Amino acid sequence: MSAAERRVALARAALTVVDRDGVHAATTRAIVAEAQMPLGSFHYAVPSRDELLRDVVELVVADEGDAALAGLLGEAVDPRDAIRRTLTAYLDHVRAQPGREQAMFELTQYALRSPELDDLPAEQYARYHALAAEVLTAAETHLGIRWTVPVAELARLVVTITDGVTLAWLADRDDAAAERTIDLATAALAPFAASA
Amino acid sequence: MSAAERRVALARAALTVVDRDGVHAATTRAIVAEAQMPLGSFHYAVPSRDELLRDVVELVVADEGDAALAGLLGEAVDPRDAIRRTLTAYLDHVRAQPGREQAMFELTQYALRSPELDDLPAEQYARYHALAAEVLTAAETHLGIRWTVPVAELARLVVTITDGVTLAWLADRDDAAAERTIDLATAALAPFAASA
DNA sequence: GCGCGTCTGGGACACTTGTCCAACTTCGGG
DNA sequence: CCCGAAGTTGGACAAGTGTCCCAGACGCGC
Repeated sequence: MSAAERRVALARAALTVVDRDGVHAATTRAIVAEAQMPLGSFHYAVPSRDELLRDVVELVVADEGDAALAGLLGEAVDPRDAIRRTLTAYLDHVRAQPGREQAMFELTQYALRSPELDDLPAEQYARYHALAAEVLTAAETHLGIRWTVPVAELARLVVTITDGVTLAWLADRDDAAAERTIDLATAALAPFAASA
Repeated sequence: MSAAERRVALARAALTVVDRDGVHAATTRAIVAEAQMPLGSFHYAVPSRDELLRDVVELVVADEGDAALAGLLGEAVDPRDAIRRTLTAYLDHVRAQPGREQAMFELTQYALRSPELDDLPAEQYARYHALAAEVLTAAETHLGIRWTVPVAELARLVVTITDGVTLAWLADRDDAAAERTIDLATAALAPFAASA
């Protein structure tokens, strides 16, 4: 097994640990235990723990992107329906993997505090915003509408809402309240769609 | 100095440390150093570190409440203006004390991972939602309007938006983008206000 | 003055952490 | 066959952690 293979295996194991027990529990020993490797392998495959966490963040962002794009089901023709379905699909994703979603936030904030990783969050959110913009643009052609405000700005608002909904749900696990918030957000966003 | 006084002093010192260096840096030694106490005083004043963090969370929530209510300036008569002013006031608060705001998120997520504190976040967010509802209701009488959707639901959406805006700004520190998001959110929320 | 409960604080304990190292195995090309 | 590079691994280290303890100081009612 090459050093490069070990590195990606360790990153995956680290994500599993962070998902299950949080960032503060992702010690080198916990990670190698999850990957079923001896401790010595760690610093042979990766220079430092922070370096590995950088890989983990990129792993999370990639996964998040897949989930977001997968939620785009073209069943709805009504823009209102499309918005609600997409937001609900995201909420379902959060409820299915709460640890993963929390890990995302923990990693972002850990990175912000670490001098060697504090450039990551900006990149991470740029990726999210670009992703949301992509989905919104796809929705334009797909639904035969156009957004009456710049897609980039709307994308940021959408990410704002998904982040906020996720945070509140993680805190109180109130499914019904989260769904009502999504309904309300849908009603608030729908007016930005005009028929092309 | 009584044990109770020591405890609140330690909570304040802990918040200072979390604000400056993050939750993971808030060790017992760092906290007593900030409070200028000997290490032995710590476990005389408070049973455990987690117990103190519980105090810190309540401290943060209280501070947050003061900030939210302080932002409610009755200059605007237009509901649209009132919404934008309030959201902008919150953003200003975040920009003035970014560490404090990040500490809030870090504490919430730390609490979620800790078996002895995992009841805190629900309470914390219930307080936020109640606070937002309070502000919204005050706005009704103050502006002579009424909200066309239940205040409790609108309150949750408002907290969702402030949380989301804060997270994104902490990540990329893009002032202009955050303000555009607030403008857009204002446009999205304004239609929920009807003249009473 | 005295005794006792409250407070003080320095030191220690057991444990975990990230990182490193030196010895060991494996294996492909000359 | 052999040798050197790549891979492997158990153990060690220094630093840092939460928590505890005990000898002492203080202050106040009797």
